[in-house]
Amino acid sequence: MQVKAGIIWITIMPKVEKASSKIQNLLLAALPKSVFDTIEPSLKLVDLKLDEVLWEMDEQRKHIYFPTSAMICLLYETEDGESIEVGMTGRLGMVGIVTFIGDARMAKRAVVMNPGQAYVMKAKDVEKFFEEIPDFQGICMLYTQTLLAQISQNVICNRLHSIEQQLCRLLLIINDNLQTTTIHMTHGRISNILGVRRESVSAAAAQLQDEGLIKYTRGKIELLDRKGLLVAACECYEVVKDQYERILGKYISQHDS
Amino acid sequence: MQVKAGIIWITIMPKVEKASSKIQNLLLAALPKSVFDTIEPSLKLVDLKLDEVLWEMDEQRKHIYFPTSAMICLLYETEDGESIEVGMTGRLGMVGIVTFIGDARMAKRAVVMNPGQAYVMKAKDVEKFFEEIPDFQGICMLYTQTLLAQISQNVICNRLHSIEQQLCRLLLIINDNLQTTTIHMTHGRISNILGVRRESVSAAAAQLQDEGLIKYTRGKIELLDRKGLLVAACECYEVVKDQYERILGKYISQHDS
DNA sequence: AAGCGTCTGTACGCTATCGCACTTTGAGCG
DNA sequence: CGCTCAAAGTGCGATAGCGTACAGACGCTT
Repeated sequence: MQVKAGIIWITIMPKVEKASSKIQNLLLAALPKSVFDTIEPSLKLVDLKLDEVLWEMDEQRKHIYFPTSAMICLLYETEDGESIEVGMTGRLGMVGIVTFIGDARMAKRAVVMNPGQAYVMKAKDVEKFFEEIPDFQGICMLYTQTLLAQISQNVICNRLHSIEQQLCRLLLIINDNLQTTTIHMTHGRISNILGVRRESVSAAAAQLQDEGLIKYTRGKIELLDRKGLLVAACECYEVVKDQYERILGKYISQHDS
Repeated sequence: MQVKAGIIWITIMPKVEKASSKIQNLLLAALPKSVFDTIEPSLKLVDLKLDEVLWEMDEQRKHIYFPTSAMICLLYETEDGESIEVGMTGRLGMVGIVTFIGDARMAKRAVVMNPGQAYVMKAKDVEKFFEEIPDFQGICMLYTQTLLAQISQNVICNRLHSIEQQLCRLLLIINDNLQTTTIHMTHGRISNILGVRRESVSAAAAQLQDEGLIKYTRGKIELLDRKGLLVAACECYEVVKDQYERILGKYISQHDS
């Protein structure tokens, strides 16, 4: 059975045999096994270090990344050096969509916010598979839509929600991508992501700790009460998650997500 | 000569004969005349009224729009009814990219913020041309990249810049799309777009009027000093504009832009 | 065990923006 | 010509977040 995704007919369905669930990146795992086997030789698992820059602003993209255990942050910068996260992704997504949707350059940087591993694919291979394998193209395009939804929601979130709400949301997103309740990240680092002062993050974190939702020491945050965090977070978390699941959920087996 | 745009080879170049410059939508005008002639029968010029909703949230898209004199605002809404613009477009762009990049649904509304005309194309035709005409696909994808840049910049802008700066930016964008220095819009309407109080917009507008940059009466804003507005606006305006011109500029004749 | 650098806590004044309430103004219409 | 209602002006207290400065605490290194 074929499913319509935009103009792209893709044949991936929940019942179809999937790429091994050992493939920790959900987009890759969502590909039918035969497709994954085809692209597999072009994938290389690499280690990404904290603060490693996958690309600088306006640089021509040479690779796309499918994180497995790493998390990557898309940062926009202002003229006076402030930078803010506009989107982030880990095992639920991919990095480098402008490689196939546009001219492969964009005014932002992709920075590793949590060290780990990712599958890398060369831009040349991306182009080839994109043309030849509709399933691959389909998953990439659907992910693009979820990214668009994520960034759009960030516009609202930055305008309307408190730092505490945004912090909760951030922790939940990281939790989803890393699948661990221990997050190694300092308040200062978080403040760079949210685009606020370090002290504001400390204050919000202290509040959450008082409420028993998290516990933290120097650069290490322990999530104690996920449900409580969901309540304390703004709706943005759920909105983006729901969109993701509506768009990509049917291609991703339940036990993986 | 062919130009590489992402993975898509498109043959549109500045010297190639363009669709008539009477086509007031720049994306359509950027298409080679032969391509425009092909899709022209599928385009219908319609009037769009103020506050007309092109689609509601999560509704399946039936059409895409290429505005000529209308301006359309992409609105995200919160649970408690607040709505904020995440992107906007007029003769420089198109509305409805999710029709071809995803499953044609998205959690936002497209609302006419300035009455006028637009070319409409049925989703079915969009799909057909998207598959059959690489030039059409290319322009659509490149515009998608500029939209992504615009929305991303809005994330920063909402976090870092003052209401006055954002107001200037908004006026400049509208000016670009409408090609008139008279903007029919009340403070209240602007406040809904920026996601702030009406009083805050009034205060910022009064400030700009004192500085001699604009002049306004009930629901009518006159731009007096475009250069002054550029200085008073945040960098976001120029950043997005530069991206647009870098990505799409070479397909659009100078005298049109 | 001491030292040092990084991370976190605290404090204080400042500003932008909010929320609300109320007034004034002006354009269009009968 | 005056009425009416929406648009814009004004005022004021509340508050979230900023900028800055400094102090304390933890953990790694030597």
